[in-house]
Amino acid sequence: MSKSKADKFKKNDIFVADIAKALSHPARIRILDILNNMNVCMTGEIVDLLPLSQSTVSQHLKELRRVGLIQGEVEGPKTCYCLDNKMLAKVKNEFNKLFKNICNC
Amino acid sequence: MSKSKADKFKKNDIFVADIAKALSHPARIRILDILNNMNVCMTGEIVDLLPLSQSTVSQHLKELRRVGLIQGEVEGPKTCYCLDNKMLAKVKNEFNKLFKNICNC
DNA sequence: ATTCTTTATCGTATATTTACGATGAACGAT
DNA sequence: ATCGTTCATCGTAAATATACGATAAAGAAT
Repeated sequence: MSKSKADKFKKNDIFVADIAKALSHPARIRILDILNNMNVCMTGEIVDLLPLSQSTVSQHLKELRRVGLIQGEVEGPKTCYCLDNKMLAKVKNEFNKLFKNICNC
Repeated sequence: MSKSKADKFKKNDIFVADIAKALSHPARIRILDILNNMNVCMTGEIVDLLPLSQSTVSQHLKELRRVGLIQGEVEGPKTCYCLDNKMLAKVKNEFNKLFKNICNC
């Protein structure tokens, strides 16, 4: 037998899976797209563009923040969100590697 | 107001999110990597390489099959799995587009 | 024919995700 | 100081995901 069952998963696999989890809801894909188009956005603007309640959208924003794909900055009573390009570059690179490895085409 | 809350999400966003969901567990990332390295694989071989029970691995394989990333072919009492390169090409392309759009780097 | 091997599925328990309304904290405006 | 706005968080319900052992089906081997 090649490996013990007790082995944990590889750190990089866990990272990729975690990012994928953050991308695993259409609302969050949409939010990334919105932030890309608008450059920066208040929470309320994003809420207006999504078919979800304010609290639900806030949760989705939290998930994207958790993995570092977006940043939120408090501006008075509002919060201003934007993409984190450094993290996006890293993620882009990881997914490129994944598909480059896996897909021979 | 720009859009009705009743709007559904875009078909493409749903597709990308669904693929991301399939990629959102390290075991499934690992399985894709294993299939890439071994070219084809019986279920049992994959089970031996993962720190999970046979039934759990079978579930993960089912999820990857659900979205079409892998194919399973019954060979007698065994099942032979391999990557679906056509689907991988499509997915690779979609994720490339996503990050190309989003990430200006 | 019976037994062994392989693997999907069932049953089930637990954890996580998703959704919403209500609340509270922070700030601006009056 | 009070009121309105904005948004994160809390509480909670329902759905989905994850994990395992047990079982069943399908074939191979004896």
